[in-house]
Order: sequence, then structure tokens, then C-alpha cells
Amino acid sequence: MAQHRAPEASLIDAPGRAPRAARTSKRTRIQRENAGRIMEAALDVFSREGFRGATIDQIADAADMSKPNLLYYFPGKEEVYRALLERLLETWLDPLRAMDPKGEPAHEIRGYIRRKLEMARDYPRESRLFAGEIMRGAPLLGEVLRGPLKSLVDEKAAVIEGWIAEGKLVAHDPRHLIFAIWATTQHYADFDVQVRAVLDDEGEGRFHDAARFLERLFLDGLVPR
Amino acid sequence: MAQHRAPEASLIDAPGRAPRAARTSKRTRIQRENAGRIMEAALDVFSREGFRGATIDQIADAADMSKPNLLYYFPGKEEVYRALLERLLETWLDPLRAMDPKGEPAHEIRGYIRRKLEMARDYPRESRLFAGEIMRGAPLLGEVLRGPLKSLVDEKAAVIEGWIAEGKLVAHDPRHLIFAIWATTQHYADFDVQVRAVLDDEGEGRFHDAARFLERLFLDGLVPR
DNA sequence: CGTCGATTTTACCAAGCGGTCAAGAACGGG
DNA sequence: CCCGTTCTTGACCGCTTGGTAAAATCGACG
Repeated sequence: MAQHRAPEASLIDAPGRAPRAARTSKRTRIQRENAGRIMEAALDVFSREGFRGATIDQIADAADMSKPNLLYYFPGKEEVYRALLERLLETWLDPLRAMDPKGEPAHEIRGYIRRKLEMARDYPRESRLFAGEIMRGAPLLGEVLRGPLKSLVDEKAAVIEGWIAEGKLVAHDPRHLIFAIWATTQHYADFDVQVRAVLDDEGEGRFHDAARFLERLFLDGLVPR
Repeated sequence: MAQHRAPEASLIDAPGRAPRAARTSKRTRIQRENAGRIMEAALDVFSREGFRGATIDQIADAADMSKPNLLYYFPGKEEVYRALLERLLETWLDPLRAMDPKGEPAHEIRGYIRRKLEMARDYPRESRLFAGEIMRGAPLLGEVLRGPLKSLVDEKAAVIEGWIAEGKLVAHDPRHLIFAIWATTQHYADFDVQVRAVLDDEGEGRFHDAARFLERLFLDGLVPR
């Protein structure tokens, strides 16, 4: 049942695009620097405006660069966006991957929550970029969700079910547990404005409070009595 | 400390716009029908593409209407978006408002979770519209967040703290508890594509499972032992 | 220092965008 | 069935957008 995969295939297949001319894999210093500045600027703009809402001009401005110059490094708007998603995917699932089947369940879950929350604190733009892509219906990430993401969740769900079978955790649907951890942690990145408005928080204290709250919420609910 | 409120003022002040001509408050049947079709179509487009990404042409097409005709009923793109947010706000906070200080804590929290989850199931586009507005930095809803929303959360946080003081609930930061309920329930609307990809769920069964999971997660973590 | 590829910029284009206008079509109360 | 009002439309406008062409400039290496 492998359907049309044409649109998103390159998210897995394509190598990082080099400037038109330099197909020879050698990257100059300037190429690396400028590609980096573009990605940084694009992350800012795409994460705020979404794919359609962002413009090449905005990105070029933010990268302190002329539009044609930007297009010298990337063949088009979509390729910049695609490159961002591709880079994001390299690390996005690491916190879940790091959940160790041989570890102590409560410790592993606490660690997962903490790592996810640190990502929300340190990479809020990446979180919003991902959220925006999903909310659009995941036109580029669809296959990734149904493929690698689902596989990883299935694998970790089995681990959690093992812990439940051992009596180490209260019986819960492990997939919904994973959703709940995703939702609560990413909330602090994606809905940052709302969180800050409610807490009228100036510093980063909310992340510390959130960590304490979430660890207790999940663990007290998960550890058998 | 009431700062600049010009940009978002009309979200509170302005009455629903009538067609240019008909400033006289009487609405004809056609006006009601067409305004409704526009709102419906706009909700579809804005919730998928975000404010900047959506175009009047898309909305007009979806409403089966010419662009100038749409602009006969609304003075511009932003006013359509604004009208949607305004209508949404009328009911968006109802589930939290309905949390009864005199009720049984566990029952009230379970009820709140259930109502929020029902909203995610029945009004996913509204949820995504709201999420998109917040993720952009809430340019139109900023004052609402810092004003009415914060007030309501403060009020209900006090209620929860009362329950804690009575020993009916484990001591938790009530604001983070509210965030957690928002996040976990809205997740099923905003990240619907991802949820369906992971569960490969065809029907609506995931909402039933989510309700069971969330009620147990929160309550087992909240009720003292 | 000269040369050749790498880089940057200026000028440009076609399509898409939000919005206007004036004229025509449909409606509904008398 | 008449006529003022409401509704609808095609043509159009100025600006923005994604993207291109080609010339000008830079810079590293012999």
C-alpha cells in the first residue's frame, strides 16, 4: 500500500543542495557561512509565518542578503523549507529514541519529559516549525509520520507495555501517553506567548516550574500504588 | 498600564460588520446566508494556511462566490479573520468557565477534560485557528490573553488552590495544570494528522481512548493517596 | 599580479495578491 | 408589475511575490 510518494520523497532521498555551480561536493567557507545564515533566518521566518506566509524577501532581509543571492544557494523557497525540516528531523526524535528499555521505568519517563522540555526551551522555533507543518496537514512530512515516526512510537510503545506487564507501571495506552508528553512539553514552545501572558513571567522560571509539575503529574499517575 | 490597544481594540469593541450599504442593523436573509458561507469557508482556509498564507481568492472559491462579492460583505481579509476569532472567543473558554468551585474536585476536573476533548473532536478547525494565531505571536489576541484569559485562569487557579488547601487535591501549580489540560486535549485537534498517522485510526475511536487515558492520567496524579 | 571560478548585485518578468469600480442582475414591498 | 434597493460580476489597478538573466565584483591560487 505504498502510495504516491513523489512530493515528499526528497525529504529522505535528496542530499543537501549545493549552489547551482558547485555540484562537486566541496563546500567553500563562504558557502557554509551563507547557507548557515540563510537557514537561521529562514527558521525565524518560517516558524513565525508558516510556509505560505513566509516570503523569500523576508528571509533574505533577515539573513542580510539580497534575494537573488539567497537563490544562488537554494533553488527555491520550498527547498529552504525542506532543508530546515530535514535538519530538524535529525534530532527531533532523539529524546524518545533515548528512552532505554533496560532502564527503570519511572526514571526513563522522567528523563524523557525533561529532555523534551529542554528542547522546547532551547529550540522553540524548531518546535513551531514542526507544529506548523503538521497543522497544515503535513504535506511534506506525511510519509515520515507514517513511516519512521510510527515505527519509533510502535517500538517504544512495546517497551512501555513491557513495563506495564512487569507491574512497574499502571496500565495505560502507551501511545496516548506519548502524545501527552509531546503535547505538554511542546506547549511551552508553541504557545509560549499564551503561557507568558498567563504567568506574566519575565525569566525562564516557567520551564523549571513546568518540569517539576509535569514530572509529578505523570509519575504520580503512572507508578502503581 | 493600559498600553497601545489600537490594533486589537476592535476585537472587543467593534460590532459585527454589516455590508457597506446596510449600516442599518437589519440583516436580510441573503446577508445572513452569505456571511455564514464566507465564515465557514474562511475557517477552512485560515485554519489550514494561517492568516498570511490564506488568500481571499481561496476563501471566495471555497464559499462558491466571486472575490468582489465576498468583499461586499466584509471590508477586507483581516476583518474576516477578526470576525472568526471574535466568534470563536464567545465559546472558547466556556469549558473552563463551567468548572464549578462548589463541585467535587475530581469530578470537575474530569468534566473539564471531557468538555475540552469534545471541543477538539467537534471543532478542530477552530482549535487550529486559535493555535495559529498564538503561534504567530497573537498579534490580534494579545490583549485578550493578557486580559480576560489571564483573569479567568487566575480565578480558576484560586479555586484549584482552594481544593488543594482542603486536602482534596495533591499540591500542584494550578496554572501548569491548566496548561497541561489545554495541551493534551487540543493536541488531538491541532496535531490530528500526526495522531492519525501513529494510530492509523480510521474512525473516531481515538477520542474515546484519549478521554479514558487523560482522565486516568490526571486524576490518578491529582487525587491524594 | 593576473586569471578564472565563486559570489553578488542590478534590472527585470510573469503571476499572484488585496482591493476597487461601475454596470448589470435579482429581489421584494407597494 | 414596477422601481428602488440589494446583490453580483468582469474588468481593472497597483503592489508583492517567486524566480531569472546577465553583468559586475570578489577572492584564492599559481
